[in-house]
Amino acid sequence: MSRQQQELLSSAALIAFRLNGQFLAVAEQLARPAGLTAAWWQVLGAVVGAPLSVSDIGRSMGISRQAVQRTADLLVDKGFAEYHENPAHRRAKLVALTDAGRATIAAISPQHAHEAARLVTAMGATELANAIAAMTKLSEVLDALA
Amino acid sequence: MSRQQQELLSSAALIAFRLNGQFLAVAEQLARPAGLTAAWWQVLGAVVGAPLSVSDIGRSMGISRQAVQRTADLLVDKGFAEYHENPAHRRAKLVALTDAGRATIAAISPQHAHEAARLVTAMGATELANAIAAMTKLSEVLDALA
DNA sequence: GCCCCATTGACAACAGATTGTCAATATGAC
DNA sequence: GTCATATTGACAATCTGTTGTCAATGGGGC
Repeated sequence: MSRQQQELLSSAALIAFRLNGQFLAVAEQLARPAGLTAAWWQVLGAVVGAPLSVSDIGRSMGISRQAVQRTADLLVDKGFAEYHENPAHRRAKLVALTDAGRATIAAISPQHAHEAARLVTAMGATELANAIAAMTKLSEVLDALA
Repeated sequence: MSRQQQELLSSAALIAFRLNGQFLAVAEQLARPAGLTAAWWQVLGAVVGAPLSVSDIGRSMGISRQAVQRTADLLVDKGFAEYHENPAHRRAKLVALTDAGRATIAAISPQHAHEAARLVTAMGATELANAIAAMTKLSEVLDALA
């Protein structure tokens, strides 16, 4: 019994690691022509809707604020983003897109749409949505266990 | 339409990244008391059944052979694994568990079983198995698209 | 108003993974 | 058998993420 449960946990972890690598590769391939890396795109994408602090971005993506901080500093350095004053917190400046950043995100969009269409065609929109729901549920359960 | 498809791809990628981090944290926590890291445990676990070459391990886990190589060298250095001659290929030595490696894997087993039981209890064996199946399907589709 | 505590940014050390390159070693076509 | 090709290990550079520590900031209990 516990042997089978161990296998479930191990299988889930291994397939999660593999999916991570695969999506990373897809993102890398989409972002590169625009001069971004996958990590840069991810952080820029997080502030498309509204500026967020570095810590907010980290929390929303489940990664450490330090990792986001380094990427954000690079993005500001490259001109894709800029820090805005945060009325709610003097230290926690807000990461906001520059026009260049917005244009870069927009430049990726066609290929992003194309790749998304390929995935949906190959897997089916419903099955893909179900997979995302299952993964989200799993993530929530793991969060509750931690 | 393509906007929604883009959202599907982005959501799938983001939740995959998050699951990666969560399972990594679980593995890290399980492996640490035994003196292993998550990556070491993963490589050791890959050769529990039979010795494999570094490249084989990389392929089976979907990561680069160089990453496995460094971990394998460390494992051999620490005494958890050893290189065996490979009759089929003089350069591609086989990574095999030492007794110490086998004992270490065994030492993690109780906690591994306990954590697995917690996950199964919280999510349900069927739903977990379904999630794994959905993720596996997604991974296969991504593989076919690449 | 003051102090304790959590959050935040800055900095540093380190782990894990990738890419690229080169030489050594199979493998297969001929 | 020979040669082109693919696989493999070794080495190096780089990227992304982690943890840990410290000081600055903000918020809540008193």
